[in-house]
Amino acid sequence: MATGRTHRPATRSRGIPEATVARLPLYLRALTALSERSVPTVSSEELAAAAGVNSAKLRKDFSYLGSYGTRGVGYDVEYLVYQISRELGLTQDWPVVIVGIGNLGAALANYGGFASRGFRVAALIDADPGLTGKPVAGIPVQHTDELEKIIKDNGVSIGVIATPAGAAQQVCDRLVAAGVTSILNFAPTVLSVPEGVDVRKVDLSIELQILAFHEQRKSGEETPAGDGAVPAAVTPRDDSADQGPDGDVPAVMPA
Amino acid sequence: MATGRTHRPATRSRGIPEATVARLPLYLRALTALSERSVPTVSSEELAAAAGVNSAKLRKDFSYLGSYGTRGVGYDVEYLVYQISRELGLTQDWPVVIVGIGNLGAALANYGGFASRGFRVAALIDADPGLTGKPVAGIPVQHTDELEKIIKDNGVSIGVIATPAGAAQQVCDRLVAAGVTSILNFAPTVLSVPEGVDVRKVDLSIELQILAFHEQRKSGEETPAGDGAVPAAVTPRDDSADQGPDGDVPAVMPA
DNA sequence: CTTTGTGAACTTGTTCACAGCT
DNA sequence: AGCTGTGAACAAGTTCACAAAG
Repeated sequence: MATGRTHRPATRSRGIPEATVARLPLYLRALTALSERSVPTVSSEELAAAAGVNSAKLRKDFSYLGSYGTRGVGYDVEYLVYQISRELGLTQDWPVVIVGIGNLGAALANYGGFASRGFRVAALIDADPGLTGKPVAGIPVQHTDELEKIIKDNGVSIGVIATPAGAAQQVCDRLVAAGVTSILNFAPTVLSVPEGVDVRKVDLSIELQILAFHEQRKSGEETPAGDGAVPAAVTPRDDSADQGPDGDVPAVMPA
Repeated sequence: MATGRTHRPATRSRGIPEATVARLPLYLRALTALSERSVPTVSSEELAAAAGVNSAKLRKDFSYLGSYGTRGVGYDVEYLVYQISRELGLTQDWPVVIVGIGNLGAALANYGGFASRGFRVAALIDADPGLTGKPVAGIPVQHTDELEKIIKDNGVSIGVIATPAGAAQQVCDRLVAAGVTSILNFAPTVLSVPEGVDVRKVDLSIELQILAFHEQRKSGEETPAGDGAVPAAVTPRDDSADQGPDGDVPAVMPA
């Protein structure tokens, strides 16, 4: 169904690369820390170290924003904080709703980094009537029935989904229908959304699996089944006394 | 201390591309769902749709694992589940410790995706003596003093940090000193680790800021108002694409 | 026929290294 | 002198398009 080509809504305007956009918040955090210590200027080398990237990359990233540094000196901290904030759209207020107030939803509601960066928790929503009215992080939980009204009344355009996987798509559909155009999804599901709606996902189990992959590799170099010959030696190791989730072993491979 | 820089794990053993590794868990999830429905085979087109990627990319990804498909037919679901699991190292048991049992830590402890994929929560650790002994997700919280002993007794190599930002580096140092070599960091801090230790971070506020950036841009570009009919084109799209070598992904933080 | 597997073209991202400003 | 800003070289990732296999 990939009828449409890479119809990236993208950025043809000033075209800041996606990889750069993803690092701006990192720089912003480092700069904010410097700002709080009243450091007036910082060099690309110092700031890069604080943000955990290399200085050439940082300078290249900043070059997409404009020439905000001073040669021989460095960058003005306050000025750069402002420029990056503006670029990220953090100088305006973003009302956000969190749907699904379990442990994770509660953790998100309590997250301090929210308010401090232009994001405001406009409402907490959960399908459990038992939760309705109970305050979490000082905000009373509202019932899912109110979802559409809440979105519209507050002009919410960003929604956070922290529901179980089974409810995620349905919640997503309702959020989108009500006007939400950016979604942060914590449920382990691939969401389908209409064109124009942005979805980012945060998936704990995927992160762990990636770590496991690298961890496995640390314990010994292995030649991954070469090509050509059929790796009859699939050698299923049964060290795992643990029974897998779906626990099943391999079906034999085809021809 | 004197920890070296945090440069790339650099274990680029000329193997599977990092971008591919990051997608394997996604394929695995889709395949598991098919497996539960007893679907015997699947084409790259179908599986790609379920995983939210395009089929050429999926085939290329699988080609790094070997030739596990059958032309004209597709892939054997069970066989592929096994191969990917093995590649990711999920056929073995990974004991994990979670440090910092606030709302987020509790959410992680309760998260089903952990246990269901070869990951076993070996211990919950928190610095608050008031929490010690209290069960969370059926597991009694242990005090930070026991950290080193817990790591060693359980042979833990993966640690999850869900503490406040201020405590993260210290906890990280202790985990590493005790033998942990992979860390999933939820605290909004850049961690310094010695060479050979892998860190992935999940940062909620960074994800929100990236969404805000794109959201801000949407006001400018106007979608050519549909003609009459509602755009039924519910195209699944994927965008989150930021897999840095050091793992720069998203982000979340506790209270 | 159908669908995989893959070289080759293309796009995006990173690093180098140095010209040019202060 | 010191440090930014950036073209050019390099590397990684994605998509195309088609030959080969069943």
